[in-house]
Amino acid sequence: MTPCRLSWPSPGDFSRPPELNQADDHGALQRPRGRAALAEDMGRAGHFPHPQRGSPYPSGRIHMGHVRNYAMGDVVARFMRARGFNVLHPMGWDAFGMPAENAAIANKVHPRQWTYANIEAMRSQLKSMGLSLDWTRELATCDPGYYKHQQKMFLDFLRAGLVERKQSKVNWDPVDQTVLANEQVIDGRGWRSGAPVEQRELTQWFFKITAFSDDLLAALDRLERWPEKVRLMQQNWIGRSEGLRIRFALDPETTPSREKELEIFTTRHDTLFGATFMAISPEHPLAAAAAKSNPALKSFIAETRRTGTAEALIETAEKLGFDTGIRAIHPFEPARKLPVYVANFILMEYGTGAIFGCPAHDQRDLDFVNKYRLPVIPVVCPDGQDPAAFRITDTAFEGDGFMINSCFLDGMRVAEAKEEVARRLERERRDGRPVGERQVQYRLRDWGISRQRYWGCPIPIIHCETCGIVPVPDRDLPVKLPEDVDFDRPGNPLDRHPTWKHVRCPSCGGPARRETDTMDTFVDSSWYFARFTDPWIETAPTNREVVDTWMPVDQYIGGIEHAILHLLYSRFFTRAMRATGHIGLDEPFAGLFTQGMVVHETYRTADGTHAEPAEVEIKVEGDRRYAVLAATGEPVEIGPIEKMSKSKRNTVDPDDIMGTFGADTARWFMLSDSPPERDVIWTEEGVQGAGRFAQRLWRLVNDIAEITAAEARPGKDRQAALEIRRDAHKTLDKVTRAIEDLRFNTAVAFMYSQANLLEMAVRDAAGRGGATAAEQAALREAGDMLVKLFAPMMPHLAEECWAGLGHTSLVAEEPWPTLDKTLLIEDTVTLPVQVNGKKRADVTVARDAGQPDIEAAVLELEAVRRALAGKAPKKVIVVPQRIVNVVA
RNA sequence: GCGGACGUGGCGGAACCGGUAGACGCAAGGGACUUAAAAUCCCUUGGGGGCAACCCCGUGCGGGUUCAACUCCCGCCGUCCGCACCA
Repeated sequence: MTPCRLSWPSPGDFSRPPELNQADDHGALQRPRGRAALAEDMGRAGHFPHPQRGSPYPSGRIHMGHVRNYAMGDVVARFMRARGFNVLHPMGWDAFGMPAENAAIANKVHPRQWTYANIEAMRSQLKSMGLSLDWTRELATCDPGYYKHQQKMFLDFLRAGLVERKQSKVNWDPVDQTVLANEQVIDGRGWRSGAPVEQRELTQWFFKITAFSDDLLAALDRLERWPEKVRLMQQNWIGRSEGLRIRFALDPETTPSREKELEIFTTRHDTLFGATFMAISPEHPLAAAAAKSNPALKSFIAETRRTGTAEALIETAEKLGFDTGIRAIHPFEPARKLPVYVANFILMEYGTGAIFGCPAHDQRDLDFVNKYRLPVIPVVCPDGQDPAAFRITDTAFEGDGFMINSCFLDGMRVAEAKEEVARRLERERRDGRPVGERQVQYRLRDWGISRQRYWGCPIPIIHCETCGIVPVPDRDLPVKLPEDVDFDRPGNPLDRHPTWKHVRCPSCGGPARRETDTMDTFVDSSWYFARFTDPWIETAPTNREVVDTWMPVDQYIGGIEHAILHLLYSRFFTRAMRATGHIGLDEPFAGLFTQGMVVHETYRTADGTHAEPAEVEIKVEGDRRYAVLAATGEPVEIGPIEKMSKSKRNTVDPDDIMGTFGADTARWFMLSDSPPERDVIWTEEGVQGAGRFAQRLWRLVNDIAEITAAEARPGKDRQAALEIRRDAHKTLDKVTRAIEDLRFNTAVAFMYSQANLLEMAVRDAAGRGGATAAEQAALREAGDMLVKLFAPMMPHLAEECWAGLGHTSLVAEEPWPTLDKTLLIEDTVTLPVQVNGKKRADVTVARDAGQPDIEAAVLELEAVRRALAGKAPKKVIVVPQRIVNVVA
């Protein structure tokens, strides 16, 4: 492909910049390499930057969040390429999911049609950004050519024991007769029907992510290029805790039929003597047994199912309990009988679904106890407190201390008491088993992947009445989604399809039916990075030689909202792929960066509706800033700055922005204003400023081209030329390090400064009647360098500038400039001088001046003498190359 | 509720490992150019005091450590994100 170059304006006309971004397929800007390059790629050092939305959901239009994400990824890609790395920079589509089905229901459009139309639209939008992507690797997860491999891996995982079926809860809409996602449950009701949601148990497919709990946790320490906060969030999510399982005997007189004991899990066995009640989950078998003869309890349990399945809702709901009448016997004090409650905040998924409650040392237990008027026994006394006077009323004491009211534990520290309780209960046996057993418990639950929806990857399983669960043979993959489906009725179209699910059993040939659940779309996005390394191979999910060469992804860039689920699932999936021979490593992402969102002001009209930024005109009068509707002049209230969203109507359309300002300006602004990990506020003024700077660069480059092409002014003074070179190399050094650390906003600031300096240098030389030969050489070097520095961020403008400086190559293919370190070293150094920690003066000394020389020079300073008022300083602290502090 | 972050001028932010707080940009004000406007260029711009030199205060709030704190420690307040079927 030949580079498409835009015309340089006629000589002398430098008032207008070139029309930017007309050429979408700048040859070297977008880098298709294709399958033929696979062998070549493997022989070279690889760098694999990957936008986390490297497979965005094809919603129809890109939004500014995409622009920011891809701009960052592209800077890294271009920067690394310039530094000699072979870069894999792919793009694809995470194309399954609910919005396609919603569109199908709302607009009678087939999900496939809707999705592919969106992909077309978004691809062309992305291309106008000038991203250096390898489009030959493009993939869509809804393509049978992709999900075929996913089905294969599902079966491999099944054979490896990493898949299982078990019961789990879903949100059930009793009117629509359908399963709802958490986001479809609003205030406990189905979003479409408005009917109160119920929890329902379904048998579903799970990936056994808990098989890797320990490793997923331990390996976090080795992910050195991940943000600490993400590692911490994952650590807490996995939630390893060491505790004790304790079997409480139940008082037979209070207990239904065969139930003899209640097993609980605790991490606070030191507080066992402080236990005043037991609590079990509404789904606990004991709760069900007790409810059989207790209608009130039965309806209480039914009521708890109304909350839906979202943990945030369960946890924030009012804490409710119901006394079952059952009494548990305290393991150390058989005379003490503890009431067993069913409580709506005990999760069956964690531990044994049962706890003992120690209100004095757990806030939630205390709140519960205060509500149901149960006793509180403090058993841990804070250090320095008088145990006799220590009372707990509204605030539980959760810290360390010494044991009280605890029989043989009294006086011990918390840790000692835990150990003693564990030791005693381990020794004590009942029915041939120890009463207490130490256990490592994880909060992490297995990954339920079943979805009762059409637009997802079919789970390749056949249910046979005689053979049971039969995997679809590899030769029959992919199990394709049927095309002829209707969305007229709620529920899963696969389930009610007239023919699709009826098949012969591959094992016995008898009548059987297909699994109608499809996979969670998180599965699709848990391995696309691996597929990108060889998306052409048809016989296997990955080409081992290729995938092991490229992986892991060097730099993954995405939003913090993915900190846990997507990233943890991908880490699991990679391990599972390794266990089944599809990849040779555990960790998919060596470097992770979490970017902030793009936010914007909101505008509210008098009638309470939101107005779009494009409809609003901002006016400024002195200090007062206000908004009106552009069409009518009607005043508009400027609301809070919020994440761009359709509902708040505070979005700006990347197409509009790029059409008005050009892609380079949009990219530059996205990178310039805020640190990349923080939210960036989209403002019209900000993007205009970025546009002005693009124009300034253009003029500057033209001025440099002009002054260096003119005849050199005779002269021997090399100082000016040296200064130009020093500034250029200092900037190179700073920008390089900033981009290495992904501090794009500071890289931008350094380039602004350098442009200021270069403009001044050009003007100074012009004022002297032209540049000397030495200055011309220095300006040429500095000009080339500046263009190379901003090229990763504004690729189109950079190509034009590069050509304008007389080069015939493409700057996108040029190496990064080489730093001359000798230019960074100055002969003298200026140190700030403080008196008692406050800056009073500067002192300039030789770079290698010794401490006594610096001290002497500092004490001579007028400001220092004034501050000391004739007295001798107490101390003079000299931090070499940094600062001097005089302590008066 | 649990977990995680963030808080610096009028605004976005900078400050490497505890060492000059406010780089750079935006906005605003003043000036130059222009018949005029736009564009461009120059100057000013944290608050207070002073003719000036210069001084005092200042990084959400309250304490602490240090020669020195935006940075470290303790306690608050506020905002945002995640919570397993949104992607």
